[in-house]
Amino acid sequence: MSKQAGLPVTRLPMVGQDTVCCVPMVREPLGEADAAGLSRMFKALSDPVRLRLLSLIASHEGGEACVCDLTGPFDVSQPTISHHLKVLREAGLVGSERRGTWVYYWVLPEALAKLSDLLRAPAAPAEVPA
Amino acid sequence: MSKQAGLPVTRLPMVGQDTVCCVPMVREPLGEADAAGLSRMFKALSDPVRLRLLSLIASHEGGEACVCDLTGPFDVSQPTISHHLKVLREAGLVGSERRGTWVYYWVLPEALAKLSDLLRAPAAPAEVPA
DNA sequence: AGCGTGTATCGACGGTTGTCGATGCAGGGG
DNA sequence: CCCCTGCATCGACAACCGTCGATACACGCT
Repeated sequence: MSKQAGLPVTRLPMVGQDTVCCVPMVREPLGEADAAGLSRMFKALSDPVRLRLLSLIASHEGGEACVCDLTGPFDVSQPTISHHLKVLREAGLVGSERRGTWVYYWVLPEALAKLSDLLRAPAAPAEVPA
Repeated sequence: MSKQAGLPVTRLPMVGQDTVCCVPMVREPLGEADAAGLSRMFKALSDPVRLRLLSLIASHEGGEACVCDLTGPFDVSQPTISHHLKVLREAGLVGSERRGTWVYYWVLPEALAKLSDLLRAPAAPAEVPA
């Protein structure tokens, strides 16, 4: 327990937000450092509750939602929701801010776009090796 | 165990390959079932070794690579590589086939495209709530 | 100041995951 | 036929993760 100053709020260290940008991973091999950073973001997406949380936040009116809007639709406890939100925040996928009594979360579109571009595939299997 | 018939080869059960297709998760909330299936795919991407494996396979000449090409670049043992390839295969991200002595792996572009589309964000933060 | 509500943190517990060495199986070559 | 190589599986172990109840903290209100 080292940090307890209310809330880290908004900008966090993020992971590898600037290590790799838009090069699809299907074109050239990922470096170890890039893979480490990216895997942390994908790990944040590897839980069904977090996936639904993210989608719920993003599709919420105004592009943001307070925690009170997010605890309802799930069967898990409020501390668990809070934990998942923290994971999403530390992965650089969402931002957060306290406004009065409530804490609001929103999606960071750059992060999603980065992952989306990375996974972008030639779609058409027009390779046909030999 | 239960299955040991050489190799499952090529088509596996996959996860939720057909549950959701192209709707970005930022537009409407994900259902529980969709989230469960998708989280399994993201979980397969949540390890740096698997991420590099996938990228190595995809960017390999001809779009495929044999395991012998994949064990070299990593510090982990061959059984571990084999384990990671199995995870990728069961997540529906890669296909595999035995050809003589060697086993080849290739990326399934539809799977990557599906995830890429899902993560596709409006990019422009033109929301500005209230 | 005191209280009530909203949210984060703590500590614990069980299940899952990544890793290894040892072993098993498949196929090609002497 | 036997061995050698390539790859998968097994069993074990430590580390990590999701979850909970209890508790602490931050604010607004009265």
